[in-house]
Amino acid sequence: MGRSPCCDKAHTNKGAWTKEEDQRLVSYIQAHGEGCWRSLPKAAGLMRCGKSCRLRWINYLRPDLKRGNFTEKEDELIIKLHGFLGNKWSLIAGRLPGRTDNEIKNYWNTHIKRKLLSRGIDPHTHHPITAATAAFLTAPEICSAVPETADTSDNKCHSDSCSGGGSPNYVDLNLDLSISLPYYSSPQPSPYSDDASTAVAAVRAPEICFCYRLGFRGGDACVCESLKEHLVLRLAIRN
DNA sequence: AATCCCCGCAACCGCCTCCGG
DNA sequence: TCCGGAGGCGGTTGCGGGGAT
Repeated sequence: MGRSPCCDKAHTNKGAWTKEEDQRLVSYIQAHGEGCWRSLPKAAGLMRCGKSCRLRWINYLRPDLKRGNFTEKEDELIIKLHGFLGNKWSLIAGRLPGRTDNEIKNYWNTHIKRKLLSRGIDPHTHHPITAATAAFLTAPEICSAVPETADTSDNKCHSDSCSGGGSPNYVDLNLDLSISLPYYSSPQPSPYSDDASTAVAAVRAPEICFCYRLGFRGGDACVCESLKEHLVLRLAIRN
């Protein structure tokens, strides 16, 4: 037993959309608005999956889409927002009018990553690439195999599939997952100044105390008030 | 002129979250 | 409170166009 498919795959078109399909979708949405995507294809006379219709509309047919190259200003805003939000493309797209999450994701992967690397910045962490990081990133293979024996004392990989043949197992990498409040030893200039600050400010209200989300009650152990200036402590939810 | 290769983008897939019954 | 349906999201794939050889 499993999840029921979102559509009958045997009777749906796949691949590139034709002009006629686009026209059908546009005229249907203009007449009826965005509604139930699952029933839309049938109602619009399209042999498409509802998800496919939604994607086509959002990423390509929507009238408010901005077409054309990204501006330098948009580039910088994306970089700043990515540093703050990570791969939350839909949130980033929400701050760039006329741009879609898919478009930004593609643009990130094809242009901005390269741009940051050329600046010597790690596109994942947004920190300068150190020699060690560079060596790590450029390593031809990184062994991800789980050691077959419990003996990890020598910090070597014993997997046959590992071509490293006992190469160092990157023992310096701490892969423990933890959640903690960000901490600055001294006030720092916000990296989200200028455009990004206005963008972030725009998504600030209503604010949610992160301590509360972690289970504290009534402000117990909550330090948000005293650290109000630290933007990253307070997460905001878009409406 | 033909072929190959790389890059960019549109679209798909599968998982997650939300919401209503 | 649980469950299932629907929408949403991020990662990945594959095709087409354009440049290089």
